[in-house]
Amino acid sequence: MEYTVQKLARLAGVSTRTLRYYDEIEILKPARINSSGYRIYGQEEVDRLQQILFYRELGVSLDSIKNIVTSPSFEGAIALKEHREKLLEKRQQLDLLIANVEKTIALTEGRIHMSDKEKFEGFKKKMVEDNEKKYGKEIRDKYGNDIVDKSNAKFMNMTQKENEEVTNLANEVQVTLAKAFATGDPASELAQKATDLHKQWLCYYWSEYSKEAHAGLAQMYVDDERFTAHYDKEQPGTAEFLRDAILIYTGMKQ
Amino acid sequence: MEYTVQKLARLAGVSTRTLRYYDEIEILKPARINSSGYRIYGQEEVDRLQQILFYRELGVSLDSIKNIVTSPSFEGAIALKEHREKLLEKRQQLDLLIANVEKTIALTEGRIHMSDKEKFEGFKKKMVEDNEKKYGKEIRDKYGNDIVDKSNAKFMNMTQKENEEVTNLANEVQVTLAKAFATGDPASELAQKATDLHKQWLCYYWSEYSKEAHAGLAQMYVDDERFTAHYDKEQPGTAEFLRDAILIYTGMKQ
DNA sequence: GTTGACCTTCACGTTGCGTAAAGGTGTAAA
DNA sequence: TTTACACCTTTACGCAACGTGAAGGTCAAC
Repeated sequence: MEYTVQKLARLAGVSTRTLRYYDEIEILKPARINSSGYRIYGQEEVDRLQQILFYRELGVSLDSIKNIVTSPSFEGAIALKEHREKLLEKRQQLDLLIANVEKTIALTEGRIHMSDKEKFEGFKKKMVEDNEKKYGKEIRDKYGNDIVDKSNAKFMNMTQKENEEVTNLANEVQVTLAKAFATGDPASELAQKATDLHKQWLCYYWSEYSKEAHAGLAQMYVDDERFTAHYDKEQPGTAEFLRDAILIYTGMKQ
Repeated sequence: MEYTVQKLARLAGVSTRTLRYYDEIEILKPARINSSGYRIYGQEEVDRLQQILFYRELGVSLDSIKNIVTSPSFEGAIALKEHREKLLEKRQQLDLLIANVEKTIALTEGRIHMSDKEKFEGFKKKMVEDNEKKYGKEIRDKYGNDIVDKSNAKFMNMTQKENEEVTNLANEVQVTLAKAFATGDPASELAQKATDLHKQWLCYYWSEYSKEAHAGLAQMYVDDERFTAHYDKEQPGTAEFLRDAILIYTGMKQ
């Protein structure tokens, strides 16, 4: 049985372009060229194409396939094992990516609600969520679901006026914190004042304030690069400074 | 603070080419061009680049990033969710690929040992392995580990003479099977003779023959495309025909 | 004035084809 | 016999996200 490009292409389920390309890169040459310059493939080429497509499905590059199908089988095995390693690495990276994307979606989701409500800064809602995750159960156990839901509802339904107030307060925190940072001492009076303002600001979002939650948030400022970036925008190190100040403020650090 | 390409590139850990490319595709234009035609970036561009790199790390395409960083945040959220879907799909595919690659490695590994032993056809060892997997425990329970290990060892250490014998037998199977296939009846005398030859051939590899294992192998000939391809090479349908013949031979089908 | 480190704009290479464009071939119907 | 139509050929640009020169201008220091 002999095949022209299109016939072989249909048989194998690939495009004619693909076959010409495989000819070009010398991975699958036709058995012969007829008098009109047509490519003619035979049984051997069919088998070889099947092999090629098999490895292609495994995600092996054509260059590697070339080695596999032209070399003794043990070279093919080595190539395949290398390929497996690559795939496993790829999967690890992918898992990491997915985790990060999901984290970011949570964050962005918050940002949307906020832009509906006249653009708070983007990371606030995540704070509530994280707080809920970390201390939610404890607080719910202590005070019941009602009060906690009301607190979250409060956040979602802030009035315009409250929004202005909270924005001003946030600015005050920033300014005071910047000044305090210049002192270099998170235990300084200024730093503790900044921390107190931060607590007030927080209380706009949290119906229940707890030192533990406050301290937990502080640690998150340092752990999560997106929060860190926000606080370190003007002065690198500010996020860490704020954390230390909060730890002192909450008595978590002497 | 103002930056030239290289300064910004160093700050952000990317190449200058990347920055020029981002300029070209209008995803990050410099704040201004100085009198010598140099690109000058400002704080705003630094922030934007940070954002771009953040999404890039998530594996988002530059085209999508363009939408994300230039559109209101909710569009970014949609893009991110789509991206997450893509990633999840990718992971599924990847898992499938890995499984297949591993299957093939097992197969190829067999082929290596064989080419060391004067080239058996590649799929035989996999048979032993699969048989071991499916019936190994049963056989080991029945006859003890010793005899089974010896059986496998036998396969790995076939003599040259045995190899010739088995190759001839394999040819006989093929020829007889082809003739039998022409009759169209897997219960025909010829088909049953082919099956008997197949059993003899098998016994070169299996120290213990069982009807169940034989029938299991027959099903695998149909289920695994690589085996199917081997038997269907000359006449499509042969693998299935052989399976039916074996099922009848082993009494698994009346 | 001359290094040397910087900057600029082309422009080709990478992977695996898709998609024309421009033209020759083979066969069956009008 | 012409004509239509399906097939074949080569050539070549396009895709993503840059890497890697090449050829040439700029800037500060020695």
